[in-house]
Amino acid sequence: MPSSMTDPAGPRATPTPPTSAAVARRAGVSRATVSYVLNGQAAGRVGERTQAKVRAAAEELGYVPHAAARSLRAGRGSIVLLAAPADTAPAFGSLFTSFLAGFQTALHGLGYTVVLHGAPAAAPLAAARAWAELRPAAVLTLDAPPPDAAAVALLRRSGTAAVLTHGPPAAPGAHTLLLDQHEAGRAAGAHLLARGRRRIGVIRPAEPGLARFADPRLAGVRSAAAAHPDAVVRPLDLALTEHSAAQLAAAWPDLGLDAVFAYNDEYAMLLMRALQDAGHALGTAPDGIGVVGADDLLLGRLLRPRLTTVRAEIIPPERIAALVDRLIRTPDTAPAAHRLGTFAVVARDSG
Amino acid sequence: MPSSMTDPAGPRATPTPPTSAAVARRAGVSRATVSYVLNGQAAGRVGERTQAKVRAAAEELGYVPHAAARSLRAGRGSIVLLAAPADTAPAFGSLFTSFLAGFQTALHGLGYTVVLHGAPAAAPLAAARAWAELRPAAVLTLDAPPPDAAAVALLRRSGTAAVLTHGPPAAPGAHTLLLDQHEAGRAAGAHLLARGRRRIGVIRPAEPGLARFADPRLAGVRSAAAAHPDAVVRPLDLALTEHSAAQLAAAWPDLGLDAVFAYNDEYAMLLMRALQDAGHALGTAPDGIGVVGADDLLLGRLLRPRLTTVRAEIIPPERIAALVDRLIRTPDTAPAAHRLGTFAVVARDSG
DNA sequence: TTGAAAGCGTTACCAA
DNA sequence: TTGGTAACGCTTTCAA
Repeated sequence: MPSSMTDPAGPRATPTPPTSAAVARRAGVSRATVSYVLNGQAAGRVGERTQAKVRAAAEELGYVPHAAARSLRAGRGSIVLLAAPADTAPAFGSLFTSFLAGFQTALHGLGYTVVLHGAPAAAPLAAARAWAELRPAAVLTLDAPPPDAAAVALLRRSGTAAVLTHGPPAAPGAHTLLLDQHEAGRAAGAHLLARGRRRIGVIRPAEPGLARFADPRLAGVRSAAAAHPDAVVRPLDLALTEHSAAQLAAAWPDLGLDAVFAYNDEYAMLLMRALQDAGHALGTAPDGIGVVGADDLLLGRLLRPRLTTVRAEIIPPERIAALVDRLIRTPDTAPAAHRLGTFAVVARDSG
Repeated sequence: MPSSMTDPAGPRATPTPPTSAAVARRAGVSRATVSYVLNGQAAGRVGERTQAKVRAAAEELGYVPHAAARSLRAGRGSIVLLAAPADTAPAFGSLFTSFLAGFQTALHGLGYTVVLHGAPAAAPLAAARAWAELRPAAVLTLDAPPPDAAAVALLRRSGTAAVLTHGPPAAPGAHTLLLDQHEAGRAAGAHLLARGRRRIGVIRPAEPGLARFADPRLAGVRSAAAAHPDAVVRPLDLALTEHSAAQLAAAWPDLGLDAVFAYNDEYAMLLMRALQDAGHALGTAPDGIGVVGADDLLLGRLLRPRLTTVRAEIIPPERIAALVDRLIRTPDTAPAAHRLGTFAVVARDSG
C-alpha cells in the first residue's frame, strides 16, 4: 500500500507531530539552522539555498513550532489569564462580551494569548495556585472575592509580572482597575434629587452575583441624598421575572415613593412595565414616578417614556491592553489604582 | 538588613520561581521523590517522614508545578481552544456569554483549560497554524468562514485530537455542531402562514457578522412559503438604530406586507416601536402587522403586544463538553454532525 | 556558514 | 525505599 494513498476517514492524528528535528533531518541541516531560518535570525548566517531548503521541508511536513517548548526555553510565557467564573459573566452582561472581544483582540495584537479561566470560585489561594500553573505573564481577575495578599504573593513568586483586579475593593499587592459603582449611584441620586424627587427607591437585584455592584450603587444614592435633609432612600428587592415585578408594583402605593433607581436598563424596563400595568403614571406625567436605569441600552430609547439612564464611559479595551502590556514589562511597578471609566447621566423622559 | 523584612512595595517577582529541584534541595531528597510525593504516586514508595518533609518544603517555597513543562514531558496537552473572533461574539449575543460560561466550567471540571483565541479572521491556514502552536487537544471554531480541508489537516497532523466547527456548513474532516438556522426561519414562516399571513417580510440585519445566520433564516421562510402559491417573501434591510427603523416604517405602506420575521427579539422590538410610532397596528388588531422575533428574551414578554418568538432549545453545555472530551479520547472517530438543538415557536400576541 | 551541546521544568524508567 | 538519568521540543552560545 503506497504511503501517498489518502486515508478515506480523513487525516488521522499522527502519533508524533513533526518537530524541528524532523525538519532538520529532511532538509539535511542541523536543528540550530532550522531555528535560525524559521525565526528570521538567518540573515548573514545561513545561505540562501539552505534557507529555501529548510522552508520547503517545514512546509512539506506541516511543521508548526511548539509554543510550550518555546516559552519553557525562553523562561517567560505570553499568557494573559482572565479569571471570570461562570456566575460573573451574566453580572457584567452584554457589556462584558463586547469588552472581552476587544480586549482579547488588542492583547493578541501585542503578542499575548488570552486564557479564560472560569475556576468555580474556590478559596483564593487554591485559585491562585491553579492560575500560577500556567505561568501567566499577567492575571486579571473579574472575580469576587478578589485574591487576598497570600494569593497575590504566590502569583508574584511564581513569576506573574502583573496582577490586576477589578475593584473596588483594592486587593493588597495588586493593581486595581477601578470602576466606582458608588459613583453610578451618586449620579443617579443627584439627578433625581435635582428634579425634585425626595423619596427614592433603589432596586437590589435578587441575582446573587450582582450584589457586589448593587450595594455600592445604593450607598451612592444614599450619599447623594445626605445633602437633602428631607430625602428618603429605600432599597427594594426585585428578581428579573415578571412575577417579582408584579409583586413590587402591587406593593407600590404603600411604599410612598416618587422615584426609583432601577439598577440597570433591563430591571428598569421590567419595573416600568409592571408599574404601568398596575395603573401608575411614569416620568414627567402628573404624579409620574421617576425612573432611572443604567447601561444606556438601545431598549431604553424605545420605551415610553424614554428611559433616563446612567452610562458608564469605559476607556477603550485597547488602552487597558496597553496598560497590561506596560505592567508586564515593568514588573516592579508599585501597585496602583487605574480608573476604568466614569459614569454620566443620560437624561430622557422617565426621570 | 534581615531577609525576613517585608518589602513595602509588596512581593516582588522573583528572578527565578521555585522549581521542583529547589523543593528537592530544601527537603534533602531527589527531584524524582518530589515528583512522586506531589503527584500522589508516593504510596508504598516514599516514607511518611520524607513525604512530610517534601510537602513542607513545597509549601514554604510556594512551589507550583509548571504546566507547560509537564505537558511537554507528557506529550499531550489539555487545552481546548475556542476560536471566536471579535466580530462573532455580538452575533451570538447574550446567549453566547452564558453558553461560554457553562461550557468553560464543564470543561474545567473535566480537566481541560479553555483558551480563547480571537484571531482576527485571517486566512484559514494561517489561523490554524496559530492555533496549532498551542498543541490543543481540541479546537472548536465558532468562526466564519470555517477551516478548510488544509487547515483541518494541519491541525490533525500537529496532534489536535478533535476539530469541531459550528455549522452549517460542515467543514471537511471536522466534526460539526449543528444548529440549523434554516429551521428557525421555517418555523417562523410556517407559524405566520398558519395564522393566515401571506405577505411576509424578513429582516436582514445590516451588521455584517449576522448575515451568516440571517441568510439561512430567510431561506427557511422561503421554503415554508413554497407550500402556499399565493405567499410572498421579501427581505428587508435594517440596522440596529432608531433611524434605520424609522426609515423602514416610513416605507412600510409601499411594501404591502402583512407580517414580518424580525431576525431576533431586539430587532423586533426596534421595528415594533418604529411601526407603532408611524401609526401602524400590530398583532391581532384589525389590519395588525404580524411580528415574530427570535431568542425568547425577557423583553419580548414586556412588549405590547407580547412578542411571538422563535426559541432555540440548545442542549446543555455540559453535554457538549462531554462530547468534546469523548472525541479527544477517541481521536479517530469519523467526522460527523452533532445536533446542537432545535427551534420552536413560542406563540404570544404579536403574530 | 554550519553544527554540537547545554539547559528550560517535568516525569518515568531502571538501578541501587 | 530512594536516586540517577534520559527525554519531551525548542533556542542560543560557542566552537569549528
